Formats: sequence, C-alpha cells, structure tokens
Amino acid sequence: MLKAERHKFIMTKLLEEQKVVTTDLALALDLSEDTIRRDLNELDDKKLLEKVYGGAIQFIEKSVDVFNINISAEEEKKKIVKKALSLLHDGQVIIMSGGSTNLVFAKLIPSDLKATIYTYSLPIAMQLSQHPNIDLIFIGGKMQKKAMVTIGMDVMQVLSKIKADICFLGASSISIKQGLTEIGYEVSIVKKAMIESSDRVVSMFSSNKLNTKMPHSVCDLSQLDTIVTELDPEDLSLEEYRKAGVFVL
Amino acid sequence: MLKAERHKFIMTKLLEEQKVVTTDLALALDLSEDTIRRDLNELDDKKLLEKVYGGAIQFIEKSVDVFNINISAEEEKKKIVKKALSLLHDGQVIIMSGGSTNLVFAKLIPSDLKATIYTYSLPIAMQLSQHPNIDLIFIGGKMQKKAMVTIGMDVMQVLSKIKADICFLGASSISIKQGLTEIGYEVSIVKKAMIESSDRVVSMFSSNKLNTKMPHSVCDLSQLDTIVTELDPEDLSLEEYRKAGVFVL
DNA sequence: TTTAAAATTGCGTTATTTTGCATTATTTTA
DNA sequence: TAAAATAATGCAAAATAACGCAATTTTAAA
Repeated sequence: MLKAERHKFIMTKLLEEQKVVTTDLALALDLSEDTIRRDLNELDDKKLLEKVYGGAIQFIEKSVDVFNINISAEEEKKKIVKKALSLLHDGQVIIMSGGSTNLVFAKLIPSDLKATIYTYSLPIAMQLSQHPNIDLIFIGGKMQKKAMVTIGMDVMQVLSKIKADICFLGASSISIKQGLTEIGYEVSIVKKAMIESSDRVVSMFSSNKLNTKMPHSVCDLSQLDTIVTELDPEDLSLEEYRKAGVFVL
Repeated sequence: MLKAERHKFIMTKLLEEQKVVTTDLALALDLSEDTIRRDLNELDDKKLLEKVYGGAIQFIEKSVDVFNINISAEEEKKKIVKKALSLLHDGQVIIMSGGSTNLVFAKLIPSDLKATIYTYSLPIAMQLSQHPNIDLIFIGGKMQKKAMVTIGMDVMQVLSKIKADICFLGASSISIKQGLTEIGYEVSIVKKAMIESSDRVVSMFSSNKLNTKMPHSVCDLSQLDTIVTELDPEDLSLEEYRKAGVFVL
C-alpha cells in the first residue's frame, strides 16, 4: 500500500468518524504505530487534520486572513444557487450585487459561460476574476469597507448608464408588505439603481430571510421577477409571495 | 510497444484501480523500473497523475482558492516596504497600484493612519478594507483578470480628476535607460496616468527587478522620486540610479 | 539511401525515502 | 506522584528514486 493511499484512507476515516486513533490505524493498516504517527504528523503539517494525544481530529481553521472569506452554511447556499444557474445564458449582460449567497453563485457559474458581469463587490470580483470567459467590470467608488462593496455617486452614475439583461440581487430581508429592505441606507440606494438598470431581477436567499425587515426600503415585491430559496417552490411559506406575482424558483 | 501506448495503459490501469505501482507496471510491461519511472514523471509533468513514492495516484485538481494569494519571498518584501512606511502621514491622499510588494505594504500600514487611498487592484482593496481609518476608493473599470486590476477609459477618467500627494507604484522592470517598463500595454497607460496625478512617485521592488526591461514604457527615471529595494541605499548596484537623481531609500 | 541528431532504454552508482526498533522524553490517568 | 500510555529521536536496513552514461532505436535532413 502506497503512503499516499494510506493518507487518503486516514482522511476518509477521519471524515467518517470525526477522529482517528493511532493504535486502531496501526492495527487496521498492519503497520507500526511509528509510521502512523509520522503520517499524522505530515497531515498535520499540511493542515489537513489536527494531531492530538492518541490520534487526530478534524482541522478547524482559525486564521483571520482578510482573503479567507468564511461562508456560513455553504452547502445550503449551493443548493439554492444551483437552481438559478438555468437563468444564465451566453451573451447576457449581468449585474451582481454582493453577499455570500451571490458569492457562492459566482463560484458555480459554468466555466464555459460567455457573458459580461458588472459588480460592485470585491469578493465577487475576486471570484469572477478566475473565470476564463467572463468580461468583468468593476463598478468603482467609495468603499463601504465592512460589506466590501462600493457606494455613492460614482456607483450610481455607472449604473445609470448601463442596461443589463438580469440582475442577481442579494437580500438582507424580505417581507410581503415591505418588499426588499436593507440595513444600510447607501446600499439600499445602490440596489434601487441596480434594479432600474436591469430587465429582470432575481434574488436568492435562505428562507430565514423571509418575513423580516430592515430600516431602508429597496423595492417592493412587484419589482422582483424571481426569488430563489432552498425551499420547494410549492412550500406554504412561499405561497403569499407567489400570490404577489413573484416567480418562485 | 510504443511509449504512447504505455502511457495509455498506465492511465487506464490508474483509472481502474485508483493507483499504480512502479514495480507492478515494470513486471506487467516487461520493462525496467527506470522506464516506468520516467513515464510516470512525464505524466506527472502533464498533470495527468500524481507521482508518489512507489508509484502514482490519480490527479486531484486542487481547488484554486482565489482568495488565497500567495506572496513569494514575503519576508524580503516586508523588509523593503517597512522602509517606506516613514513616507506615510495623516491626511495624505494616496494612489496605490497593484503587485505583491504593494500588497505587503498595504498589510503593514499602521492601523492609526488616517488617509485616503485610491487603488485599482482588487487584492489591495481587499486588504485595505480591513483598515479602520483609511478612506478607500476603488477605481472601477474593466478588469484585467490576470493581474486583478482595472484598466481602460473609466480608470483613466477617474485618475485624470484626482490629485494625490503620493503614489506607490509597483514595478515590473526598471532600468537606467528605459526607466519603468511594463509587460502589458494597458497597465502601462494606467500607470502613466497615476504618475500624472501624483505629486510624488515611489516605487518599491526587489533588486532582481533592477536593470531589466519590458515592452511598454511607463516613465523614465526622472519621473520617479523615490525607489525602495532591500539593498542598502549605498549599494553599488544602485549607484547609477542615485546619479540619475532618484532618491534611494 | 545515407548520415547525423535526437530520443529512448537499461545498467551501475549514488542519493533519498520509508519503515520498524530501541531508547528516551512527555503526557495522561488513577 | 507513580504507572501506563503515547510521542519523539536516532539509527540501520530495505525500498525506491535520481543521475550519469553508453548502447540502441527512431527521426529528420541531406
């Protein structure tokens, strides 16, 4: 058995059982404990696991690297955004706002899609800069550093001049009465402009955003063409939205 | 048996069994282990498999984490940029171009500095978005995805309208005769504009950039106010630059 | 077709990696 | 605090790999 195989075996077992025990592995693989320890040390060095007394446990990342954007519930978000991939077509002009759901979406855009994407979000732009066939345009302006998006006059001006086929709009909060709402005034203004510049507006978010509201209005439901959540479109909690004329994907 | 056939055989076996062992292959194909090793090395070079001690395993594409920017020789670069920190003062308006040396610089900007920074580089902006007291303005435009910077008319227009106290300009190549030069035409144009918009121009780079040149001119030495390398300012290889009137830090 | 250059292959030699064991240190447990 | 379990270290044997070289085959050019 090759060492590389062993490492794979160890990692698989670790994933299945959340931990591995040195003596068990030695027995299972018919090797000395020394060898297992050396393996665990190597994997630890590579930050693939964390060696502890008696074995190893799963690695938990704890770096505070700016560039290391932590997406909570990434798997659920993947489920959501995959539904929206069908809305993408070659030749489209697309506007993307920020937010972690949109970031997951950006990751999953097929590498053969040829389109033009405007964005004002640094992480989204970073992600899309890896895409081989996207024409990427960053909407410059003053940075709202916390959200890592641009805001202000310059942004508005660029948006006023473009016409996109579709806009993927991140959502902080959505409710039947208030529609889309935002916590920050400036971002709400910019999102308004994004909607104005797009033929079609799609918003993707987890169902826990449903029926919540924030201080600043972005638009009401009638201005949204499509919403996407992890729920089945027929789900009861979405019924009111469907009745309001929003297409639920 | 042709080499190409052998390679196909190896790849097929690898696909079937998830691994191949050098000695087994040598036996099966009736060839020396040396030849098999050479085959495996070639296939490894082509990224068709991953050679390991004793054989080879399937190639797993390491998910290129966009957000994980690898800075080569980071320690050396830290040494360089620390010298330039003394050029920073509260209230300055600063332009920063891209490049890994500038990125290291951005990381080390003291957290109590109050200044306004314009940049056209995504990684630099990501880094500076963590800074509590910097007013950050991103210069938008079409993305040059490889360098993760914006280029084109929009960038030029923004630059034409601002006046900065100091510009930190990354350098691809520098020589006595040609001055600063760039590999890409568009970036060279933008850098020209950055220089125009700044009272003072500082360039930081490793000494291995000295006396090299690229196709597109940015400026000649007379337009640079200060250069910073890891070398002692009195170093002989910098003498010509000092004579040309550049301040060497 | 002939000839020179380039690529391929195996062998001997040397270098590197892997592994288990003995020994010594460290951590855990009772 | 002592005993037991686990780890680290140095070492040597075995396996594997790399290197230089020469013989052979293939390819390309004349």
